[in-house]
Amino acid sequence: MARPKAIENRIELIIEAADELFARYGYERTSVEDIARHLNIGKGSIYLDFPTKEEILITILRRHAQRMHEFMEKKVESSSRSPLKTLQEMMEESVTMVFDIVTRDIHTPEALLHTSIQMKSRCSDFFARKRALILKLLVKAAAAGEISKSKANEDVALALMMGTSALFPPYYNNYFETTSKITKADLSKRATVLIKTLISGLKKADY
Amino acid sequence: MARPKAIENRIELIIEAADELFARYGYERTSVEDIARHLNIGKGSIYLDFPTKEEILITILRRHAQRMHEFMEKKVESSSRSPLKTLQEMMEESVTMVFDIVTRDIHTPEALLHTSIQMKSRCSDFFARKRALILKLLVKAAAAGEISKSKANEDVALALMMGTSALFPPYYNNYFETTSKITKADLSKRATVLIKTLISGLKKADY
DNA sequence: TTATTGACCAAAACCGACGATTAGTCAATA
DNA sequence: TATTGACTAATCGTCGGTTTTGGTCAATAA
Repeated sequence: MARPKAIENRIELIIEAADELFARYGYERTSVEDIARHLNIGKGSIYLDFPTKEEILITILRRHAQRMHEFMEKKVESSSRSPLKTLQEMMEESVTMVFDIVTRDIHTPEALLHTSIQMKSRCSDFFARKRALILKLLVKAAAAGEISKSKANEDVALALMMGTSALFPPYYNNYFETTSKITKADLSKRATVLIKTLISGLKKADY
Repeated sequence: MARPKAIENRIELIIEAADELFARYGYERTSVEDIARHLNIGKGSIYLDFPTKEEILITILRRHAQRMHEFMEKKVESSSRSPLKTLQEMMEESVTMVFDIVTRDIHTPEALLHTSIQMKSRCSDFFARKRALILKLLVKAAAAGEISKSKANEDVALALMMGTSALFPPYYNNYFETTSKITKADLSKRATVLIKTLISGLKKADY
């Protein structure tokens, strides 16, 4: 007689517990045993579902990225405004959204997705999908006659992401003389001016 | 009878020697005594001219920044093209210029100005002056009727610097899925698309 | 028979003391 | 009075010993 599973949705429980503990104590400072203890299961059980500790984190991050992307996608789908206006809104919104996530609690796994270079590269399709979303809006805008067709391509989408990358963590300072942390109001204002200029630049006739 | 100075232009000599040694061995790995030995003077003499070792480095960096700025300024002054076109050229050129400096030899003090966050903030007026130069061209462009007057201001100048900051070291990747180092050709291409979009965005009517 | 466990292992992290290096000082010297 | 180099205090890197912890697997429980 086969032994029945004691815990049904163990994977989910592990992710949930890890998410909470990582957020509270940080990834490095919570051990796999901590997670197991928190769930009253053996440490070995965790390794039945995840090959490594890091994989737990990656899974959490991917889910967060997925949620964030779905949110943006839904927003884009449901928008009745002009494609270009929607693009502008989407870009501005993602700036403040990420800022909020990062400033709320830097230790949270969600914040890690935006602050850790390594995690970024492990979840790199997050950027690829964002770029795809931008491209989609560019194509729409071209179809609507808002921009020239020649601008609805990968290169322009990438340029938009590069151009706005200074608006995301780690908020690298290649342009400003202060070292102090940027405030939300300030970031928001800068984002508006920059994104407007970029969007406006798309509208022009072909170069 | 006062003792006559043994070395006339000691400050210059120290800067010269430090520049060479820093470039060869790196700032950390060359001691003040190395510099003194290289010039056959006592270590104490160096502290007659410079309060700290770091101040020697800062002096070198400031000079480099000064040279670089003068080069840009001259270029801008002598350009007979339209102010906006000149701005575009200047921005594109500074991208490749910095790339060359950084890739030639990462240990060189000149490279440090562009790669070390700390050094950047110590030479922060480098960025302020670049921004001033951009603003100057914006004002010119407005006077020439190329852009609206309302866009010839500090905020727009800052937006341009933020928008292009991804084109400078440390080449932070908030937009791309590869982790590999960027090539000059690729950087150059990305710079062109991005800067053209930004410049084009300025031309548009008021937002 | 199979899901689960926790003792076990090796490797990495941590610690703290010791020794070496070096930025910066200052009384002695030219 | 310009210059020096021995001196000091603090930092840095090293190294052994100790602890922690990610990951394994034979034993156990159902």
